[in-house]
Amino acid sequence: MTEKLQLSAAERCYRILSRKIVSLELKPNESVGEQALAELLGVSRTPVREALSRLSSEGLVDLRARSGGIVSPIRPEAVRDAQFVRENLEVAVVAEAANRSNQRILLAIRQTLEEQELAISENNSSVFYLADERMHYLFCCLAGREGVWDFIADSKKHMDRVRRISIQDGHLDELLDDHHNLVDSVAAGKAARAQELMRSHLSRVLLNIEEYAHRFPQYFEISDRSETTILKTPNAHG
Amino acid sequence: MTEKLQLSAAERCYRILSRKIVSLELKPNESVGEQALAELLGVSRTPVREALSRLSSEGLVDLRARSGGIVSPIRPEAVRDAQFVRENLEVAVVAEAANRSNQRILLAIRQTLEEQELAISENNSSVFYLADERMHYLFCCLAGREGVWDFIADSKKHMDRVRRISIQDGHLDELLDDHHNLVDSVAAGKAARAQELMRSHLSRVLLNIEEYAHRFPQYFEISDRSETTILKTPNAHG
DNA sequence: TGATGCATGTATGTATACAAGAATTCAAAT
DNA sequence: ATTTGAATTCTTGTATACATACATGCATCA
Repeated sequence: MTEKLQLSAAERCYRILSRKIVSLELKPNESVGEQALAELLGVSRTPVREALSRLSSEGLVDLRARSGGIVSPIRPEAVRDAQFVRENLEVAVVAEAANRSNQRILLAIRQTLEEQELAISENNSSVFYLADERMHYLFCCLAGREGVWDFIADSKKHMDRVRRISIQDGHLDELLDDHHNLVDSVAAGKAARAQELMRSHLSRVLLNIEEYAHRFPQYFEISDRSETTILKTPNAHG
Repeated sequence: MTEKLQLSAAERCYRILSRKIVSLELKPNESVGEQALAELLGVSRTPVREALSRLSSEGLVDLRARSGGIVSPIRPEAVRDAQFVRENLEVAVVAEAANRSNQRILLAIRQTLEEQELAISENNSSVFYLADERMHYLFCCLAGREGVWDFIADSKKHMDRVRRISIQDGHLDELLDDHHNLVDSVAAGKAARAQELMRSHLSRVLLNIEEYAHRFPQYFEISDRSETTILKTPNAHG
């Protein structure tokens, strides 16, 4: 009954900023100042600061001491690591999920598939995104590893922006196809097949990252001026 | 060149408190107040608050609104999930590590083994703990997945207190034995064997958790009822 | 003309003041 | 004596003030 009706301003700031960042509303490399955000969100600097601190510890914001912060640029390296984490966790989860059978959860999963189809027909990537996320969460529940989802969600944050670009790119039908096969394998108890499908499914994000890095360089590299290819110093003399 | 010579008070607070918690210096269920910690650490409430906020988001501290916080009790459920995460990540990492060969890193790994032996001979569990952690980190480096360590470290936090109890319990020699076999397998490029060893090695923590939960109930359950008749009203209606 | 150093401005980092809610305690009544 | 309730006290949550460090721009010098 007594739900958390009013959550703290700091928590609100965190959620709003987190959503704005992963949805690319706040673009990578965009500077984020405490004062400006405070005015934007209608609170003082204190809760904003708390939110930025948490975002920084998650790698979504880069704070430089006394110099202000920027929305973290997407780093292919970090995405690659997060991908590794998520892939191995979800592959392990789906294997356990396939070895269980809970009709209620399976039904809920199939409902998310319907939501995804509807989202595609309406060309609404946001709805698809939410249903997708819920489906992956339900796999954890089915596996009896609900708590593992928190870790997956953490790693996902590093990839969500790439994923957002990917979904905007219109590969939704391919993803839905993956999902159908995946759910069928899990429901049929084919653990090995489900693992295989999950691995290839999650690899899709990474497959195209190079392409995206070229098409949206401003999200990946500091592109305040033209196309000065900076990159990392090649570590010349070993 | 320009290293971070002075890190912020908030960062200091976070590291100190984090260390105190995982080392059981701050015991589970112990209350943590901002004011008290601020005086203890010689700073104001602000940086302490920032640190507590981060610790809360990591699950090491439970904050209840306007009611103060406590060091999170060890929850077997959470430990089990973290165990699952760490196990799958490290097993995947060690497989890749076994398929690579970097003599410099392998040498560093063997050095940690020597440190561990020394720590055992001196019966210094803290030193053993540090060398152990470094060894696992070096496996990530060897696998070319250095960034994955951050995620493993996150999951580790949920288990480190159990691990600390376990190490105090004096199973160091068994752990070292695991480590030797593990390193040998990796060095020999036997990926499957290394995976097997890593999995059983990491399972040791969980194997004994029930025993520890019984031997140290105050760390696992709210057992502040030493002599006072407080706690939640038993809801015992007639 | 270009570079260096100083001054000023701006944003962060920390401390403190203030408000609101929760827990404890004390008192009174049954 | 137990229970209930109100008040007090302690704690957190937020705002604001102040100090410090970095950045930018201008002036001066080579």
